[in-house]
Amino acid sequence: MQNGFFQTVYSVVKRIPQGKVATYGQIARLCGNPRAARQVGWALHVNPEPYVIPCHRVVNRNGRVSSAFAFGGANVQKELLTKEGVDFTDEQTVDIDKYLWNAQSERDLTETT
DNA sequence: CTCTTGACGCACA
DNA sequence: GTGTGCGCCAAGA
Repeated sequence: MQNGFFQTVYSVVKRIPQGKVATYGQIARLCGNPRAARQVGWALHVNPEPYVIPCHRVVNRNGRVSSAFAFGGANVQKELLTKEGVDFTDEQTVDIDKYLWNAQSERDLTETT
């Protein structure tokens, strides 16, 4: 893989299980740069492979969705998450406190052996 | 090369 | 809970 920080982000994002959401900070931390939450957003901004990368499962620390969603808009993101079983506490906010993806699950997925 | 902006996070008032 | 400031890293002008 491209020895790039973004590739790591994409890998993590694509491993987010359906019906759950992850935060930029969480992903940033998993990829090794807990301070690079902005780059996580940037990585999804360039979104090289829409729909391949479930960026709609990626929300900010408050569970607030993005207003510049690559798939079409925050509205689409809300629809997708709702279909996956994620409940919204507000028009643009998901119940991240309950649907937040557990990094430990990530280990189970990345656990090749 | 330098300055500004940005799908963020956290601290402080 | 909301508004403002600082930090981190990368890209665009």
